[in-house]
Amino acid sequence: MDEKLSCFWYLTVSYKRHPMKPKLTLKQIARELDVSISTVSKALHDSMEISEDTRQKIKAFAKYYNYMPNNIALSLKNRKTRTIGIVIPEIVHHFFATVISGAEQVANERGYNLIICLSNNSFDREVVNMELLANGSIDGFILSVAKETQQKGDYHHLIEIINRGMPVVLFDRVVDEVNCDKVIIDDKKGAQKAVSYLIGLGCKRIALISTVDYISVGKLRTQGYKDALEREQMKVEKNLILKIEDIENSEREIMEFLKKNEVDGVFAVNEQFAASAIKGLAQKGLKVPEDVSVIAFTNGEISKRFIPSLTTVSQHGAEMGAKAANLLIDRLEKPEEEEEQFTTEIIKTSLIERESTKSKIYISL
Amino acid sequence: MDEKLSCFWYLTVSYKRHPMKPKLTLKQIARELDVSISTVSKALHDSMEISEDTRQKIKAFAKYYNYMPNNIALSLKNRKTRTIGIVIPEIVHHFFATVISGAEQVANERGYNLIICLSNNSFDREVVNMELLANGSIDGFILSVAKETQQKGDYHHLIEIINRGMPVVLFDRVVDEVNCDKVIIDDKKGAQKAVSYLIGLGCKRIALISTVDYISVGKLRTQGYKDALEREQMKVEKNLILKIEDIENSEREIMEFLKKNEVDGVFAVNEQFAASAIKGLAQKGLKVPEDVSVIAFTNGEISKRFIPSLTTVSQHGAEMGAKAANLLIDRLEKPEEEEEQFTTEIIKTSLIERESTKSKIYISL
DNA sequence: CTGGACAGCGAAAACGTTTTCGTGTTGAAA
DNA sequence: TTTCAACACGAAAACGTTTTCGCTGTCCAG
Repeated sequence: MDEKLSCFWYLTVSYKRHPMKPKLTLKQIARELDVSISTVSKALHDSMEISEDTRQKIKAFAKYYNYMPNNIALSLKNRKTRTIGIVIPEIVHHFFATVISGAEQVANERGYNLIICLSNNSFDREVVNMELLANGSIDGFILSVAKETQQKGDYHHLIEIINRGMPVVLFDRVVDEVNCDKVIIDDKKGAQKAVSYLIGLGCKRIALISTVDYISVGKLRTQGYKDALEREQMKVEKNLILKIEDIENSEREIMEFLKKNEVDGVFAVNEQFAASAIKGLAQKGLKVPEDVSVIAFTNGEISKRFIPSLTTVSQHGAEMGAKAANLLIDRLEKPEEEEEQFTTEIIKTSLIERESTKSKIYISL
Repeated sequence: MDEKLSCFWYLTVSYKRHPMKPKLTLKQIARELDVSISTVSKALHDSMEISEDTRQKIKAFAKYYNYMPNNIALSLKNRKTRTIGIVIPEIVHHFFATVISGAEQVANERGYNLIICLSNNSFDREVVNMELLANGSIDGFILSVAKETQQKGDYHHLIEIINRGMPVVLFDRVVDEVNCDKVIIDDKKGAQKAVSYLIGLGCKRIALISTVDYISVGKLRTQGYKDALEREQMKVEKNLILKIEDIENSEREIMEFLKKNEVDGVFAVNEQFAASAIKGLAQKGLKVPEDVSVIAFTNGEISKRFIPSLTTVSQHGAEMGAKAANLLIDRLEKPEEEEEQFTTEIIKTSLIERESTKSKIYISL
């Protein structure tokens, strides 16, 4: 491919057959058309410097051979990659998948690519992966911190990267210690709404099935649960609150929990817990929603298809992803100016009423 | 940042405060230490050309300021990005999420990154996104073709890209017209196993709830269903087969279908359909598994949590993703030699027995 | 002394772009 | 005829690496 290509067909052939990829480059076009590289570049950018003739010739050639500029070279030159890194704890997870989906759509529309990294909830992998990406591969991060990271409370890697000048947008599992743009849902208020709704239905003994407290969202939802109860002058009973560490064994824990406690309402921080709760209740001979009303966070696949379908607090993950992407790209494209002012966007939750909740208050006719 | 940095602390400060990212580069180290760029590069690579003294000095400096080479520059030089592009129809989808998860793990272990693109089942987006990535951003593709693409039967973009020398691995929704490595599950055999299992339980009238035929996997699973019946000399009844186009309205379709037909077994090509089927059966007063046994493809979140939990054909998505990534990376790192021999790996399905199936054959004591 | 071996380092090309700053050739105005 | 702008184009630097090659000096064997 280094000899001068004597005519069109030669290029076509070698272009198609060669096992290696002799991607068409400016240099090759230049050599072929007996002009300089600069001329080719300018012509393809419709520069007025180049005569109409030459421009047409070059553009025709480029089009014919489907020339496309090399992204890596562009990235090096512009010192931007038009790629954003998204780091999440797991991907086999309805909520995170929707977030990615939303972020990808926005990124795509605005001409960016998404490179994903899974931290698998491990601190080390989060650190290593970010360090790797931060070295030129991407222009900015969208991130939800790993469980282990929240547990450790060590956010040096984030702060480091931000200090180096790389924009970061945190979402969902955010941390106060880090100063950057954030997108969250109002977990507290969402939980509050849900529990208030249960109270409104006439529930007197509402169980909370949550995760351990070092997960920020678990903590916040727990707070919302308590707030709702207190607002109605209802007591928060410790034994009506179950905190689950290991999601794998959650079913058994939930079953035992329900065996020991009488409840007429359940608020679960995710679909899985809600499903297990309903199963547990069924074993006790309790029906949902007739005997017990159940609400779950996360409006996922289970909620829609379960029997009964689940009333849920929808987190609008796609919206979060979209918002996060927009925030990041806005900052990337902002012309490097005034004091950075960080914003925290709150995505509203909405209560989606389905079959798992039913009023206990019978209005006499 | 362009003046010579007079001492260490100066660099630290400007390094931390500057809004732009003055990433430490070989050139800066060279200037600072009064050596040439080549010397720095060699020293950091522990080249024997450089004296022990200079090497130590340079390495100390680099370590102190946390020098890391710029990935983009490396990519340009090596003409490899160590990044692989994965294109899937959707991500809010349990199976695809597991595939990504498996691929990411392997990629990570072998030092590669994953850049994701969603085709949203659209032909155009598939083409455009691939075209974009193919221009230097990635070293190879992992892809499951969009629904619309399969419907159209137009695979020029794939063939083009492969001809240009970029390795592609297709998974799940593969196409015969394209010559490359592939990873599939044996949809036909998986379906066959499931239906045979139903037959073994004593089911006489087994319904199939599938997707339209242009989706390769739908077609194959339908084939497996028929094969299983024929093998047992059972008739394939057209009206026991439901093909669903629009997954959004699937529930209604399934309900009506079940109203019209008497069945004692259901084989659904995904969890959602199975769940809807059970709902429909319940409305007819039929219980699962007592009256009807149900098996679904896709061993997802719904199957595990549903009541009754679903007997499923597990597709081992993570394994597929891992295999695909390994195939791709193997090819990328193979030293450019002999005739390319493409392989098609088959990931075995396994039948996971849960509560939605039960034998109808009562063994007399 | 001379010659070569060798150690230690730097210059420069290359990867594929974009962009600035020439430079040579016109045609027309002075 | 000179001068000057406009026009059309090319050379070269830059982005940050790696790597080949060449250069200098030192030391030792002949």
